[in-house]
Amino acid sequence: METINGLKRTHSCGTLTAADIGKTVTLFGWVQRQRDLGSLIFVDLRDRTGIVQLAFDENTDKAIFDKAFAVRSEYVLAAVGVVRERSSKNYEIPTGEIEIEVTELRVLAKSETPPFEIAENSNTGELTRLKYRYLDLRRPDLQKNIIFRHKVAKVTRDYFDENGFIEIETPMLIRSTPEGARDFLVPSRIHNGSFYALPQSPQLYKQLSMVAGFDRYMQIARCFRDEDLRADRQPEFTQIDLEMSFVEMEDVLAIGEGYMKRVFKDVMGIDIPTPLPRLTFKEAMERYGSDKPDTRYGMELIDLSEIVKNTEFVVFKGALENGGSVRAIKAENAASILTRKEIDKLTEMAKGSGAKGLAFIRMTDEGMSSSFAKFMSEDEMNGITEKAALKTGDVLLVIADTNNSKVLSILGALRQAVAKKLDLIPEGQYNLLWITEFPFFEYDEETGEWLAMHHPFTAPMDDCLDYLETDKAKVRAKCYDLVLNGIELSSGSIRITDPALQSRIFDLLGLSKEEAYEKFGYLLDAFRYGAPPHGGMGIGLDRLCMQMLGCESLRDVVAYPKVQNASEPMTECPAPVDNDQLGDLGIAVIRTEE
RNA sequence: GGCCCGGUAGUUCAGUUGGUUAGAACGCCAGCCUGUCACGCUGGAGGUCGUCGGUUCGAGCCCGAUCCGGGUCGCCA
Repeated sequence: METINGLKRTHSCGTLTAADIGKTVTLFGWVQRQRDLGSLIFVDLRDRTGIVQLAFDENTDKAIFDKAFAVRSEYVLAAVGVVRERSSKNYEIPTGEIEIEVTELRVLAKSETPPFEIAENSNTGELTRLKYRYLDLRRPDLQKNIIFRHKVAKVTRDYFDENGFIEIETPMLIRSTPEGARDFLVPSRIHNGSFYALPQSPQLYKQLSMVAGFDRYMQIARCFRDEDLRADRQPEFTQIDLEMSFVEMEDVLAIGEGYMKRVFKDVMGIDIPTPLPRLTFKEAMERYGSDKPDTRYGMELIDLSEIVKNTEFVVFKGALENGGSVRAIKAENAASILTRKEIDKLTEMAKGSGAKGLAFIRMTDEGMSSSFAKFMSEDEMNGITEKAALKTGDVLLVIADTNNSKVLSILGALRQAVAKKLDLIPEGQYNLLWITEFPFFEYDEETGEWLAMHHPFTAPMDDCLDYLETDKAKVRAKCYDLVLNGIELSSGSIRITDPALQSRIFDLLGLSKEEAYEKFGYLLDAFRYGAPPHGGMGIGLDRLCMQMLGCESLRDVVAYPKVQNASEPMTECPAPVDNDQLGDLGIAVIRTEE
């Protein structure tokens, strides 16, 4: 191996063009491939800007030629040489018109044969790639994603800076608030038996920063939640966190929209029309069966309750008599794809989401076939056909349940599954929308209690204040989500700053004064000293990048992600620690027997 | 924790009804080759068929358990 001593890079591999012909250049990079033609050797040298060809001729310089002969994939090279025109050009690649006639070659590092080829569009299994993530990250597609993410972060800081926001770092070691998601705990050495928690979000600190008078705060903040993973959920993730004083909901939405417009324009050159569309939570649920609807395709929910209200069909009848509903989605021209077998699969899926069953109508060339027509009157079937405007080739999927919100959410899930199956989702389209007027409370069927749907500092809407105590189901919150292509990108709210209202809310949530003080005393104290009206939001940076790039998984935009069991294959964490370390912390681990 | 899918060479995969020595491509190693760029040609090495157990004369294939990965439901105020 040789040293870099005395060499300075003059150019990057991928940026050289015919305009550089005749220049002497010094390049560093990795060997993509070596092609040995006998007395002629070509080496493709790669850095993060691209690839350039190095040329070696046995008859020009035997010593350098021999060195190039021994070069293997992923060796790290320094090459000094002259840019020259190729005698046979390759117009497939940006640097294909030129090559480097190498006059000095140094092997800065050798490489073992990598476990997979460093190439774009690798189809190597993800686990292998994650185990060697440093090699995976060498691949151009991942490099592109990580650099893209850097650009998003850069634009983010620029935008909020230009709009008067101050970036403040809030602590990573904070007090645990055992509500909502599970906290990651960090044991204290100095206070044995006591624990810090890693923040699920900087929520309380950013509100305190408003009390402190910073007026507009933002932070690209790492957040932690000890819950099970999904393709769009990692235990640690990055949030573009912001909070604004002296504002109402409209002001926060305006800043959020402005940000979206800016980031899409600056990073991708895409114009997002503003103002963004808005749906209330209720509308979103009734039309799409989801509070994060993908509006890139239609297939909106159809309410059949009115049409079948007098039916004798026990399933529909039972649902309607007990306060539920009968609703459907229509898959147009899908009869050939949604066969009985496919519908069986969808039925299983629906059952997985809590459905009791799935009724259907298929309009085939041979006429109508339906799982429930025999229980219905002709009028009722005609009514359904008319209401849903069923044509030949259409398939209607019907869900009935005594629980109306269950009907909606099951159909929402079906709508997505069917759209995917029928390939209805357009690529390269970015549908952003706000969901507003979320319910303030959520009814827990198991305990029969009303719980806060959001954190307890979320303000109720002004027109709901009169029936906070009397009609909880009707209370809506000053709460807003930003949805992009069916993914919840962002969530925010206007906060409660009136101490009287705050204690009223704690009462309603069954939090005694003592409990509330025990948990959030510092915030309540702070609010006694002049809290400006404020509100904010947190935008998922990982999810934003994932959507913008059209990736299937967060793992494609996170440099060092965790896998489904929340471990990291490369470093094999989490891992046990030795007893000395535990002793310092005053911790004993209980090992459960098999 | 539930459900679905997957695990065979370094990588991606094939492997018939359970039947001889488990194959291919790429990669790797060696040789030849002066314009390649997925170079070409010739030859070679490389396998605990995830693991354990069972059925069988015989298991990559069948059965059970288990581990690992992916997706999803629960969960994610």
